Amino acid sequence: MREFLSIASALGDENRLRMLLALRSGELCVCEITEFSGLAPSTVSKHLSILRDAGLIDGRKEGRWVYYRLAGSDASPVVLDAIRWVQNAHAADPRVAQDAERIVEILKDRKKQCPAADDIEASIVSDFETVGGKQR
Amino acid sequence: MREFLSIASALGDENRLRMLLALRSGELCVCEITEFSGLAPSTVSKHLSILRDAGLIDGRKEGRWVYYRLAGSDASPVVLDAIRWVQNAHAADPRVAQDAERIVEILKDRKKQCPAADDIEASIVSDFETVGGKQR
DNA sequence: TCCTTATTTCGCCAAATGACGAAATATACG
DNA sequence: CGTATATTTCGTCATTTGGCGAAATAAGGA
Repeated sequence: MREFLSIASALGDENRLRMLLALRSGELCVCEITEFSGLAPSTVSKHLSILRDAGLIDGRKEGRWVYYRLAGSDASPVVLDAIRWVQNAHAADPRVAQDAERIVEILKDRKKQCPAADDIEASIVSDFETVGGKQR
Repeated sequence: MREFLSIASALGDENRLRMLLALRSGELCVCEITEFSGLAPSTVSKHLSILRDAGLIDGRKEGRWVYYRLAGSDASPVVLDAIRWVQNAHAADPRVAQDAERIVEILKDRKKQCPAADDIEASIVSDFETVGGKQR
């Protein structure tokens, strides 16, 4: 029940939910999530911490940069079911579609701030437009 | 997104979650939920209101008594998915199993307080032990 | 009609939460 | 080593939330 409650609580905040959905496009750097959300860096850090503690996202550090991604298939069933629920619930949400477009723009400016690799960018944009296609 | 957030928020409180799970045994009267939860009647009422506004439960009034039950199959897909998630996540939770036993005790005292019908009682206990059986 | 009972609404309070800026920590570079 | 940068942690503040008791509302019975 503890796990469930922390997940549900984590999902109950709009900014956190939008960050989580933004990660569908693939791994994002904190600086990108910060730009996307428009919140203060400290606030973003705290939100990401909540998502991470709930098991919904994983982080990895590369130098000064921290990248976060959605929990993988090794996550608990409760987490995987939650992510599935989030995605299904927002399959046709115009706000989320709008957010998705904004992520594309932010990713175009990659390498201006964090050292994301070229192949990661190509992979992310490619995967993302596939998902986007399904939405439209 | 509004709908999703209200559901997730509703599910993020332990007392509300336990009330929701208690309704798996079938329709319950507010007086029974109040007894089960151990909270003040006004608090119970507020929690139930949140669950109802999120679409997770439906209520019906019969004289002085109000009965609540889990949302039915006419509920939105987001709600149905959420209820499925709740149930799957707690399939093997000892605390929830304990709660389930307590509900049985409370239902045995039915008719001491609210005018639930005999056939409803038989149906509820019967359904509930079936569910309980799957848990054990 | 008055009294009782069940539930909801309201008002208050303490705790929790989301937002921000400042400070701390970690990493990279000249 | 000093400076710059990215992120996290801490402290503060305003708002929200969960809990309670009192008041209000609705229904039933004598």
